[in-house]
Amino acid sequence: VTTPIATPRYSLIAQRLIEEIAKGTYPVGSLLPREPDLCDRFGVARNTVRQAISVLNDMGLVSAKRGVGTLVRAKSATPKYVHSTDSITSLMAYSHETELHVLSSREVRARGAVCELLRCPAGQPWLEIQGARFQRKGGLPVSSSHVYVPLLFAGMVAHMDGLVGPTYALLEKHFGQRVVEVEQSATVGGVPAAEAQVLKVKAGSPAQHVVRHYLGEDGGVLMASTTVYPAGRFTLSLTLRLVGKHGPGEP
Amino acid sequence: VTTPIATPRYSLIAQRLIEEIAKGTYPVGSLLPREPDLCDRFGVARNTVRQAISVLNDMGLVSAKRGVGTLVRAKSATPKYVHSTDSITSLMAYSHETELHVLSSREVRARGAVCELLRCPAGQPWLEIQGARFQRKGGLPVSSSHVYVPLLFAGMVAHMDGLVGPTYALLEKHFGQRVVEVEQSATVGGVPAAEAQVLKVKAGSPAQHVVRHYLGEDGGVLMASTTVYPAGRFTLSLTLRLVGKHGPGEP
DNA sequence: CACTATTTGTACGTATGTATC
DNA sequence: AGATACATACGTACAAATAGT
Repeated sequence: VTTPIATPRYSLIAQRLIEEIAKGTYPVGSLLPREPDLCDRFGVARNTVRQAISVLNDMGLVSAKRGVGTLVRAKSATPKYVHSTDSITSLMAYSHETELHVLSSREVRARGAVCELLRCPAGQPWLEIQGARFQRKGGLPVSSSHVYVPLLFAGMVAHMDGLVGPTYALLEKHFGQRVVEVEQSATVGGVPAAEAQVLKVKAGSPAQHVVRHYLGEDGGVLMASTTVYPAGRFTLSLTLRLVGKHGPGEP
Repeated sequence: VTTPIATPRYSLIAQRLIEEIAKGTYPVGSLLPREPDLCDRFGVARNTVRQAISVLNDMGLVSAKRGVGTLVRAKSATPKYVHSTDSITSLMAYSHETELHVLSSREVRARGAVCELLRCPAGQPWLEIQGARFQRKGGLPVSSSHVYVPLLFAGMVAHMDGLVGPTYALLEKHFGQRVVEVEQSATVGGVPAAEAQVLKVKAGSPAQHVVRHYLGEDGGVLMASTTVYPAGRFTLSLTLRLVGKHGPGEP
């Protein structure tokens, strides 16, 4: 016996509240009516009202605080695009297929451009590691990088040579440092003379210059790197997906 | 009655279930015990068990289906990195600060490379729009693009000239087409002769080549574009943030 | 500072609806 | 048709955080 589709009451209430927030009935920064009041208004149990509010909460429209009330935080749901893979690895195409070779490492004191890169005061000591990534042993290198880590993590070097996979993972594995944010910016430029030999291209030939910052919980720079990818050996690819109702999917 | 414990019971239960799923007690693809059974096991009301399961559901570990059970979908929470801004605009630095000038548009039938770009069978008709983006009127162009849209959306052209902001937004605004996914890939190459004049650089000088696909709900290509950014006029930047506990934030 | 009122959070218990097998 | 299992909804009670008296 089929009954006409009935949308749940909490869903209807949620919808209604969303509209009213959008309309400005409950402006951003104000409080929603108390839960018991909403119960009275909609003629439902408190549980149901709470379920509705939970929907708004998940959308980021409101946030409730015990003893205070339910604060309206946004006028409408801001769509978010999500990087669909489960790690930052795929930021760099092939990064999981390439092997890192450490060429050299040395202690440096930040100054000038390095200072700016590492976002630290001049004179601070860091470990600079130069390396190259190869797709196959003996093949042409895909990239040449300079990686900077605080001296505290100098032990990383021991695990870096021959590494397959992203460098930042070592921070978590060996030092328990969680990378919470990654900033990446890419520009086009010529291959610097210093890298030309390693990459086996002519100095000045076109290349992708990528700078990455790996930030920790407190926003501090856990690691930074500058990488040069000669033309033709690398594609910077990315897929973003709009998050909405996450479909149940098919088992 | 309730005991004065620091962490809520549903949270403890959730934690426990997460561990057991990770440990393999409940393998991926199997069903969690029935809710009443979990109630018995943990000695709590069904409501509480449901709250715990809801936590796992939000993490994407399980998905419940009425009449069936609660399916285990993943062994552990896969960390997701989220593009922190609310629109794809910021994929292209400055894109909201630049103005689009339409240079020409014409109907084309896909073949060869275009066919591959648009992921359609040969012979299918599309509208090809050539344009350039300027940061300020009279200044040097930042980029030169070829945008492809299905003939159905040919009306877009009318709204494109002088457009400030992302092109894909027009699809939603005028045709109700929601862009659900964006793929972007960037490589380094020389400026094609055809674009050199528009961009006012020498043909063959280094440039960023960016290909973008804008996909709809059904995965179909709603729009595609190829863009050339001469060196020095553009930075491809991106910030990804690990999503975890979504902090309440300060009002 | 202690106390109290307010407001959301947690938890219990029960009943009924609805999709699936 | 019937059993199963999750979904929705009602009602109650107490805990905990907050803000003010």
